[in-house]
Amino acid sequence: MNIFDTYAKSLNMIITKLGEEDALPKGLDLKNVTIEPPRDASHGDISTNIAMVLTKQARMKPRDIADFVAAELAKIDDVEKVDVAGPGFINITLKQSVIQSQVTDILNLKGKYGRSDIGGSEKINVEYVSVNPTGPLHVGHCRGAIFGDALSTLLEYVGYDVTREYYINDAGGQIDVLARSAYLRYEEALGKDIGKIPEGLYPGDYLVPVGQALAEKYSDALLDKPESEWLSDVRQFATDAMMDLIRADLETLEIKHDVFFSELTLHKSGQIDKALEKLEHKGLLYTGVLAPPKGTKPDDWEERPQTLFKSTDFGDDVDRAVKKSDGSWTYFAADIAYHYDKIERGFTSMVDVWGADHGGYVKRVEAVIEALTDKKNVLDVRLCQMVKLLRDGTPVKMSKRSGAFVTMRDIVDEVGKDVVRFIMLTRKNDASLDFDFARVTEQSKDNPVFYVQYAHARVHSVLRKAQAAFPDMDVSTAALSAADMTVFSDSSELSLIRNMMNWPRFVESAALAREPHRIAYYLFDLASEFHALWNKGNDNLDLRFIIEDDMDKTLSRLALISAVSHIIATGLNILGVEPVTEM
RNA sequence: GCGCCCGUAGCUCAGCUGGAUAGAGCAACGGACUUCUAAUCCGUAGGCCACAGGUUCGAAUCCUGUCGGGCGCACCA
Repeated sequence: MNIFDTYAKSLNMIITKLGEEDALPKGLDLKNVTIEPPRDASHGDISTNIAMVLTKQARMKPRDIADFVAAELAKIDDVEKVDVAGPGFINITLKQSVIQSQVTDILNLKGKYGRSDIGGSEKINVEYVSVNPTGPLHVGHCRGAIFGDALSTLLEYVGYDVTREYYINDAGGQIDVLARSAYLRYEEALGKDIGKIPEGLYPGDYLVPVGQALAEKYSDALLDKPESEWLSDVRQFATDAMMDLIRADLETLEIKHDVFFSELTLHKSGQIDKALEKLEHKGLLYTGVLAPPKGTKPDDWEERPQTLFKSTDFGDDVDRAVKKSDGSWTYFAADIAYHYDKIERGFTSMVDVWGADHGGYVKRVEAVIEALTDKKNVLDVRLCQMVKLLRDGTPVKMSKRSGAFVTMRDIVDEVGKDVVRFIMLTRKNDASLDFDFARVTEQSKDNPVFYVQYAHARVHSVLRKAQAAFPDMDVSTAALSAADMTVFSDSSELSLIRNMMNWPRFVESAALAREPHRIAYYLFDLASEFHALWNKGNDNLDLRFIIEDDMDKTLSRLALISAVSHIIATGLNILGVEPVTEM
């Protein structure tokens, strides 16, 4: 429980009490009340808008409400003083000892400081990556992969029961193309001259070993046979090989999924029929003809009757086809079954992480979810914008056709897992992101990964130095948390502690908003305050962490900066970045 | 033509789901190194939050419209 929640409870009790005393009306709705740190620290430690929010309900002036509430707040032990300011803000200043004692709390909780149970163990499914198994992962996939992974960890941290899932698109036409491409490499492995890879097949070298493996497994048994005899086997073989490749790629970023869900199984098991029956039952399927899209009419447009899902009932622009003209299922039909399956598995909340180029697909899937859950909106689709790769400011040219694209592995090999992960999380997911090789490997403040890592390493450097200076000093967590915290009186120290008091709120809001980048920003800010305090020690020797002739004070300072390092480590762990202790 | 996302300092972006005087970094200028790693810090300067209305005690944030940019727009996946 963080301190702001504590005061939320206190406010609740105060309002009830004032209601009983007839100072305020009874049964006031506190829904829009906020309890947060004021933007300007000179206004105190905790600020609430309660008086302004209640003014209409209570039919009283904000100032009058504020005076009543402030008088009650002032009775709380931890409160130093209460002010009413501006249009009716109530500002609480806590006793300095309360601020100081936060350090003890943080040290006692260590990595658990900031953890919460707002998720209430709700079963949530986070689906991410879900790349077609036709080749290695490239840069574009990177961002969604890292976003989904960090978001999952973040949600776990605040008490959700998270399942990380990958949907394998192993049923479509692109898998036939993959199989044919692999078969060509198979022929090549058996000594046949295959010449140039024909247009429309995958040209990448990564299929060469697949061809060789096929040759090993089947010898020449598939050679010179009609496609119908080998296609199914080669499809399976190549898909498995590609998934191994993709899993290995993900491994380099330390991304692991709990479930790999095959689209093909949906077709085979009859799940699609089952899901669509459900929609049929609700009267949401019909046979109809779609109008051509306005503005950009395709040249080969032809009218044809199709089985359609009435997604317009749920806010979509047009109804969507679930069957192709040849009678087979569309990709969308399988996706309906897939999301139905998630619901059946008991997920009451789901997140799909997609590339922004799939934005046009969002409404129809949301429509499906609403149709299947009676309009409960339990699906949240998060779109990740493009990543622009740069080298010293100039864009890296990529061409899919020639196969000259930068893979995820290339990037990880060049700059390292931690850098890739952190940088990908330094932007909001729906804003595009520049990834400049030169900048992200720089060892300077320009590079946020380095800056945050350095703060963490610096703390550990001091701990090492301190132990050298005081060989008998006990720097265990127990000893640190028992240190005298009343020595913190400088504005920089107190401001640092106040900043740390905000950590639980940040974690919570980042999780609720599903925006892991907020963690990265918080860490940068905390690191910045820490570096500032460090430098204050250059001018004022008394503010140094290690005070040579004063072991007790040194211990207190070590306690303070250890608290900082715990939070940085916790935050980096959520982002999947290793907190280093030495650089 | 329609839908979604975006427009904040010269540049790259935050802004805690409606709060008080809008914040960082880079670039510019001026300062701090016999150091607990200056791999850092401090200060100065820089703004009609694209534009116009609306909602209310209060708007960068919510609603409508306009302008500008990105993505997408029948059976592909």
